[in-house]
Amino acid sequence: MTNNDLVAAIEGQGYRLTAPRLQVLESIAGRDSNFIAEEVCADVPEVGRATVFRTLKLLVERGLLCKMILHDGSPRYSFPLTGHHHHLVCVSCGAITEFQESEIEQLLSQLGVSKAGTIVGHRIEVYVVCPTCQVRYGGPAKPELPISAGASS
Amino acid sequence: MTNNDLVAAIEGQGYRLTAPRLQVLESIAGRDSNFIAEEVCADVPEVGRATVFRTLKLLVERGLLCKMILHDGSPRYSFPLTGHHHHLVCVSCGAITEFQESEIEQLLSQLGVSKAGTIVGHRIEVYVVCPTCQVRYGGPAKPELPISAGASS
DNA sequence: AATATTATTGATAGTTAGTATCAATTAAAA
DNA sequence: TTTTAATTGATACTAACTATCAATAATATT
Repeated sequence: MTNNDLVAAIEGQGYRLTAPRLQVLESIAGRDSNFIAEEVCADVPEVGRATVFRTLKLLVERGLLCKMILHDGSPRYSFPLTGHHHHLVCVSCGAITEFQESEIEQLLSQLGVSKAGTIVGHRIEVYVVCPTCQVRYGGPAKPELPISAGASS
Repeated sequence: MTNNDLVAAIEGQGYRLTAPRLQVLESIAGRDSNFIAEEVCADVPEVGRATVFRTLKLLVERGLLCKMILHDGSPRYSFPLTGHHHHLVCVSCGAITEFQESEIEQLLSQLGVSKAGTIVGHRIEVYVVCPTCQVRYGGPAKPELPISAGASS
């Protein structure tokens, strides 16, 4: 994700390309995926905290940035490489991989039609131990508790 | 979910069935799904805040309670009606429906095998406008922004 | 260009949903 | 009845924001 892409997403949409916004864009452009808002705040201390959060939110709404939720519930920002997608997040090292599964989308659409009303969004995150971490710890991961066991989403 | 079920989940697992825990269990038993921890804290003020959170966490880990994440990121607790399942949450009234889609699980398993390592968990939430709310607002919902547009999970 | 309008900012304080610490207190085991 | 181990709760702290609102800056209108 280049700075230009980010700038383009804000310009000409009724939004103003202000100096503080530019500073936030410059701070996040070229960043690795998996960053947190706090890092951006620290990187541009001259920009108000609220503005940093507001700008990140704006980018998420515009589809220029995505906000994932890790297994412990904490948020991470990443740049979408592809269009609509979901995330595979390594619970050990945090590495993020994207995936797309049109079949899943189709299944969900059917679900909406059949009983639940109109689907307005969804969230799918898959938590993994990535190949690198498997090697590091010698063999497949065995979490103490089955993370999606019994119930829960 | 009855109190007895909750008690059974704690007893005989190496956990102690203490008075504070029982108070929390009594407070949540019979509650509607979609409650928040703060409500439980308010309901049993004589139990320490930390203990309330610890007990809820314990129940979630034991599969007796599930913790969902609404579209705005805020958490809600609900009782699982079935085994492993996912949630349909109405973004208008908060009503929760469960669904099970073994096909989705299968697709995710394949994904893990193919490239991402070992899947240790996943989170799937589907946000809808339920039939009741559709009627209330006259016609199918049209969110201002497509909630899962372009990118993001 | 001058003025009016509207968007944006940032300092501050507040909120939500927790977690860390740790001495005091149980409950269960020996 | 000790001993051991689990649990508690008061307190303080953290993370990730959001609300408020006067001041400022950008854009539109005349």
